[in-house]
Amino acid sequence: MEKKKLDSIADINTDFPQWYTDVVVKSGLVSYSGVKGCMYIPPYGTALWENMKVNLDARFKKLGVENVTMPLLIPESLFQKEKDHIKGFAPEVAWVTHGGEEKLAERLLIRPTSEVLFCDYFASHIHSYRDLPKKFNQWANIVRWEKNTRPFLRTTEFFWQEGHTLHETKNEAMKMTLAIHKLYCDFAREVLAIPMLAGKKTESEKFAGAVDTFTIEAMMHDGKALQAGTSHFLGNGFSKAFGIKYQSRAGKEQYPFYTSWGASTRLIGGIVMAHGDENGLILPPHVAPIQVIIVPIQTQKEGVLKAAKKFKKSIERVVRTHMDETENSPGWKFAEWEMRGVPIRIEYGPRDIENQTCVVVLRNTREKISVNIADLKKELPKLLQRVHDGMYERALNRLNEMTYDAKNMNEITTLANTKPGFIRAPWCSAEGCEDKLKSEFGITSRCIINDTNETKCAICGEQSKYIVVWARAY
RNA sequence: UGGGGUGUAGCGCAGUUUGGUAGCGCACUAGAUUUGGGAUCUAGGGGCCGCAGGUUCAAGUCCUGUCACCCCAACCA
Repeated sequence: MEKKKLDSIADINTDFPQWYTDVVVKSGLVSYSGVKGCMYIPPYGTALWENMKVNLDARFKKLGVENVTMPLLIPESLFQKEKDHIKGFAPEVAWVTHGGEEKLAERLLIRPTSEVLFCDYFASHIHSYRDLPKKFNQWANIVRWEKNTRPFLRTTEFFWQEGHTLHETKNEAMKMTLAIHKLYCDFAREVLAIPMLAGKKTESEKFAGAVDTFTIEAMMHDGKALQAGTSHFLGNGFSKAFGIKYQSRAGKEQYPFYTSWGASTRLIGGIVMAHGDENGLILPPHVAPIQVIIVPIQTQKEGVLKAAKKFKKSIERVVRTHMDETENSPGWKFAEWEMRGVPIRIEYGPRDIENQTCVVVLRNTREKISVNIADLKKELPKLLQRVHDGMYERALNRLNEMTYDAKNMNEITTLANTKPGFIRAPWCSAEGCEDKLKSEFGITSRCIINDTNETKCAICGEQSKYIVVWARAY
């Protein structure tokens, strides 16, 4: 029986990339479309994203953010205005050159991100300090022409939210940038059960056009890093480039300070790779489309379905639940819903009718618990939280156990060659040192977590400036 | 952009070496027996063999071209 399970999805420990592809497709999170890097996202995947959206959106709104909708197409001339920005994105934009049969006078690009659109809008709508701060966000799809794609992790078209805010002072803008950075961290921990490594990007890794980029990085099952959300402090460069000016309290003409920040459907890939096991997905209870799957047993027996429907109705108010009434065997259903990552399963059959109980099985530990039907409504939310906590703990233990310290090149070499995971090491801030690790081991700086000048750069031996976490990344 | 691989039923594949009626498993449909860890039997339905040329009496199979997708590197959320 164990063998059969392994037939349907690749072994997580010997072929992780294949396991990932198997699981995201077979669980119904995604389906390949005819265009490379573009995904069909079926109901299960869409429901998961919707649950994530609702939660994130509420958190943004608490910070005073308003949702807006911006166009899909950007005129080339508008895109050209900010030099660093265009340089960063030019290689991966998709161009619209024709309208019907007619060639356009000016090419249009499909947004790879919307800074320039927000700037263009702000330029004609911001006049006074009274118009600030402006805190906008949009839920949108964008296109980046990637060479190599994988569902959710790197796709040509992807879905995300992008926040764009304007502030009077540098200080206030930086506060916003950091508030969002913390928000992403909290969301990952409280909702996705993923512990994050949080910090600042180095010069070479930051967003095109940004002064500072703050990131959250998650450790995947294989020890590789996944950048899961970024918050950028953009200074007032964009304001100047796009002519966003306002009259200050003192009556002077000023350029506001800008932040932008985004988190995407890549988070779904992160959930899959942070929590999954040999049986498939394990979805975080707070966002799982189905939190409790009910598997009735011996459905032909008098009363089983009827009684199951009755208690289903009573728990529907507290959990997202579904009963699998298909004609598949119970064993098939157990395996199927486990593969799809449902956090809790309820088994219910003739045996349970007599005792007024049911068997509750936790997805992450496979622990089986007998629960009185009358207590279900009270117990399920607690058990869901227990699953969440267990998932977080497992991920945190991995993050801690697979993060290593290195003081010099010898130690880095040994770790990079033998230990998957993160390497924490002092760095002098020279780009050459980053390049060296990248070309020799394929590892990049994920983020700066601390300042330090009391030690030596682990790569070149010069005076160190920062403690940096290094890793292979998705 | 380099390196490797694959296109045959909804999915996974065999068949291609040596040209000769289009196959298997899963899924699907109908019926029966089943049901606490991926049930069994019987009977069915489903194909422009990625696409375009060519060779041949005859092409899934040989030749030429082309397109697409997957994996691994380099770029990115």
